[in-house]
Amino acid sequence: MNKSRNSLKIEAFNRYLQQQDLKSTKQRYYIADVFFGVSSHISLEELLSLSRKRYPAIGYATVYRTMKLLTESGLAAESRFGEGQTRFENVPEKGHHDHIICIKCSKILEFHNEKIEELQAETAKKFGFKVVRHKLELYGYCGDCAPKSTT
Amino acid sequence: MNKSRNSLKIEAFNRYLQQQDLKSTKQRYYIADVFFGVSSHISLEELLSLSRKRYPAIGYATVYRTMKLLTESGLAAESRFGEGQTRFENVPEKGHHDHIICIKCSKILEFHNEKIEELQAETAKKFGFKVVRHKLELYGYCGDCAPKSTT
DNA sequence: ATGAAAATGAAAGTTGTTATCGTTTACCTA
DNA sequence: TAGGTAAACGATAACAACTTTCATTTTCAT
Repeated sequence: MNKSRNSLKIEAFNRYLQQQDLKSTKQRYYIADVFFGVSSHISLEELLSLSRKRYPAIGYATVYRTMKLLTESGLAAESRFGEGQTRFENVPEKGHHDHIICIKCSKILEFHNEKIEELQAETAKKFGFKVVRHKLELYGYCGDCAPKSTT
Repeated sequence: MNKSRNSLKIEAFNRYLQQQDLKSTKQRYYIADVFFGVSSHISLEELLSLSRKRYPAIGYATVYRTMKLLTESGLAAESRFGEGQTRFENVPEKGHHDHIICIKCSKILEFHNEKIEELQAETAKKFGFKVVRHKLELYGYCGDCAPKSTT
């Protein structure tokens, strides 16, 4: 019962491909399946190497293009923390969330705070802005990495 | 009375250079002066071309290195909105602020909301995190660019 | 003024992303 | 089920932004 966990998302992806008159290929299937199977925030390189375990001939460009499709379909979301490469995460059905990142061990947690969202919208309104999306990232030390976890 | 506006920051920069046993050069002076003189969110390319108006021989690498120093000294801050290049902004004496960006015309406004900051710290605490910095960016449409500013 | 250490500018090297191109594959139609 | 065509593939070239290298120039404490 390993496959069934992602099957709903895979189906959604296939539906998207059909809608857009795109083709279902083995590569797309394996990449999507790998992606849906990992917990979070994976880079293209990582995705490529995991996908190749299932289908060795996959090329970087295909992973790149497939992730673009997944992002367009709304099933994946890009995130760029600090520097380096773009990472991708599953878009949770539950809705939007923000990130809290440990600057020591790079642990990434997700959270959602409705009150903050409200204040954001409110603040934007003051400037005559209509917010369509936002990015909130908290950087700091997690419990394990705190500089002084004094008694 | 044009120069005096930046002189405090220039002095702070020179102080930083001394502290670090680094040298004061014409290039560093002109780049810093140009940077402190612009309102906000300038890219390296822009900074290079402005600096060259005052000192034509300046090279890209020097601007790059000088901005790195200014960032390390705490007088400048990097910001990466959406894609493309890193931009730099003056670090305001008033303290931290966040950004609200128009996705149509790229206008960038700054704001600060104490309540949001508090909620962030509070949220982080729940996860055992100690926040040292954060990034909050609101993307949307400004008053001028709103899709439908209906009556 | 002098010389050691640091800074500079030009250009090469990196890194991560995107486009190109000839070959292969999916999938509609008969 | 075979055939044709548009789409997708993989390899690799091209790009863009950033960073480093290196020979030469400059700063600054004698």
